Amino acid sequence: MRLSKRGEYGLRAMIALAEPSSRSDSPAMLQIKEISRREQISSKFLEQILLTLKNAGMLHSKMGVGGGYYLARPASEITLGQIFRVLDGAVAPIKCVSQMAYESCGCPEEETCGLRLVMGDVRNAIADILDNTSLADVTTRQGTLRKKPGIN
Amino acid sequence: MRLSKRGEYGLRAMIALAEPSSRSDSPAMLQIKEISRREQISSKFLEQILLTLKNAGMLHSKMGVGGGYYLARPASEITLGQIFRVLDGAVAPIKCVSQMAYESCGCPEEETCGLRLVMGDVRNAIADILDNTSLADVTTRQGTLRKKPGIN
DNA sequence: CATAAAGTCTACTAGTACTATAGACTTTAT
DNA sequence: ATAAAGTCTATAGTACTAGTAGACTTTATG
Repeated sequence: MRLSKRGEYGLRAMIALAEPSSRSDSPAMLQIKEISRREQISSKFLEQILLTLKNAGMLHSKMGVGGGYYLARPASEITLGQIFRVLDGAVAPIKCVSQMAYESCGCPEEETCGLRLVMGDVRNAIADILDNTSLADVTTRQGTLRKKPGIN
Repeated sequence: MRLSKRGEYGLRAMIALAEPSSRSDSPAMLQIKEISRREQISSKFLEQILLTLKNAGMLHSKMGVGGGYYLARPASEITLGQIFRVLDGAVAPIKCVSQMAYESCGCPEEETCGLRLVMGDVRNAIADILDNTSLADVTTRQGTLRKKPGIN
């Protein structure tokens, strides 16, 4: 049940890119070096991560002098779940309850398998949080993250 | 965010041991071979897992002819969370929100770190399910697993 | 147009964790 | 005495993680 460093760094970088820029204009553009310095991440490792995120369509980039990365969509439309899945794969703890990478666990009756039912609940609980938290949610107010009332 | 095979097999084995025995008397005793056959698990691998669980105080065993493993406590008093932690370690996706293996993530302000807050919610959501689901909950009724109303 | 600043892309590597497998040993019932 | 069971430790192959390295492309600008 863990978030890999790749996933952690990717999420941190995306959050940094979602932070409202010091100057007025919205889609902040940051360079790899700037992010790696701020977040204390190996810039070569971060480079790979940002490239992956770019190829997944979540980031745009500008090459050359004065270049950098910026979000492909508004921060309110990018969820942590999307980012997580690109970098760390399925949210589900076990394949047989995965929405994006289902695979049978080989147990005789999947429908009534107790372990599967519980792990399905775990998957849903995680996905509920990650898919309902956008980058904007993270940056604007760190306390009222959850949208659904009652799940705090 | 995944359950290792070790964790999966351990949970399956504990659930099998929690199943009300065909004959009347309660604490079912099963042999490694029997469980490994039923659940299609390498018996040598399962052996290690059960031993770990035994050394953690969750199982008792009887050596020699007619021996086997049985639950150390009633199925209603053993939670999936306890089993998971023995076999797979902390529930938290990231160290800085772990209750059992806390470690600073090194970010300047942990208290207001957005990522940390979200991951804390994830940790709590997972722990809520795993710590409130006992082996008895899994075996008696596979549908109404959750105790807390509203979190389904 | 030369240069430097930026991203792009691919390959490689050390370490660690996962998933077992092997085999010698101990205990116990019969 | 024997066979059925658990105990314990070591080892090994594989995959994944977390980086490192270096050559390449694009772009602004002096």
